[in-house]
Amino acid sequence: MKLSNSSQYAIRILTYITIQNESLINAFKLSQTLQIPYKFLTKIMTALVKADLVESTRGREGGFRLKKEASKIKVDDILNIFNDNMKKEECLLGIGQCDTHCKCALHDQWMEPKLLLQKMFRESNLEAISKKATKV
Amino acid sequence: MKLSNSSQYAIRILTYITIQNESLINAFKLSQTLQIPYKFLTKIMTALVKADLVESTRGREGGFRLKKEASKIKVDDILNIFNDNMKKEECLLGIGQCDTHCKCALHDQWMEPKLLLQKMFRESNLEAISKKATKV
DNA sequence: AATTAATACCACCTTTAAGTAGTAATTAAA
DNA sequence: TTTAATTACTACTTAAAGGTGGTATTAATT
Repeated sequence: MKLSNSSQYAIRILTYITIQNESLINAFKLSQTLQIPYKFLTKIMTALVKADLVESTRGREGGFRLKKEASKIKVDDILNIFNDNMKKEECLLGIGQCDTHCKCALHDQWMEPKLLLQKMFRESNLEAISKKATKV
Repeated sequence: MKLSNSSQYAIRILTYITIQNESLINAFKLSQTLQIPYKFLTKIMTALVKADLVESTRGREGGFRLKKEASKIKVDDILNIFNDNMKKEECLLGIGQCDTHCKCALHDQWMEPKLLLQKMFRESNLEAISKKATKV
């Protein structure tokens, strides 16, 4: 029951970029301050650029910035990139579809926390969460 | 955000054993009815036996049965075996300890679903959940 | 006593996530 | 125009999860 390293890193990266609010931040700086292996970080940045959450400037003095307003980027958008989000009807025990008519042993108990998690991921945006963080 | 295959399988296996309530069920039967690869299932059974949730009888006519009352086996006990449970202060974003004084960007939003999940895992027992299941 | 049907054990193979290495392409500054 | 600093791309390596194979051990049945 946890997020993948890629998702964790990506959320931290985007939070930090939001907080800094500089015109451009480069990969070396991000890697240093967030303590994420440089080469792995650049791989994640490429994914964020491809997903249109971030835009990059190449060459000397280049770097990264958000491509949309921070308030428009949801945590769910980030998780989607790494296939780490909560799928609608997916069964917690991995037995195909799970609904009121065909319930796995944990279906009932799972409903409430699952809905809260979905809500959390879909409604939390970068602007809001970056204000709350006291560490990145 | 999901359980490991081992945890999923283990919960299903134990639920099925609880529902059947036979004196002994063997690995072949479990593998067939639950559609779990035989060799992988036997590996999981060994873990369940070592964790004292299940006891085995070897030799011809042998098999498995619960070692305690179903009401005494919590979902959390099962997840613990496969290191798949929710650790107390573990940060959702993987930045060490997370508490009210040192908060990651998702700390506040994570508290409520996290508590519900912990409650669900700690309070759900095999007897209760096996009654609710309409599939295994 | 031999056979058969079961679990236990150990080592291996496969797939996916995580992380690393090197080089090409780009652009600002010297 | 050269150099330095940056992202982009491709391929590889490592670690962990998921899964398989073969044999030893056990115990009831024949």
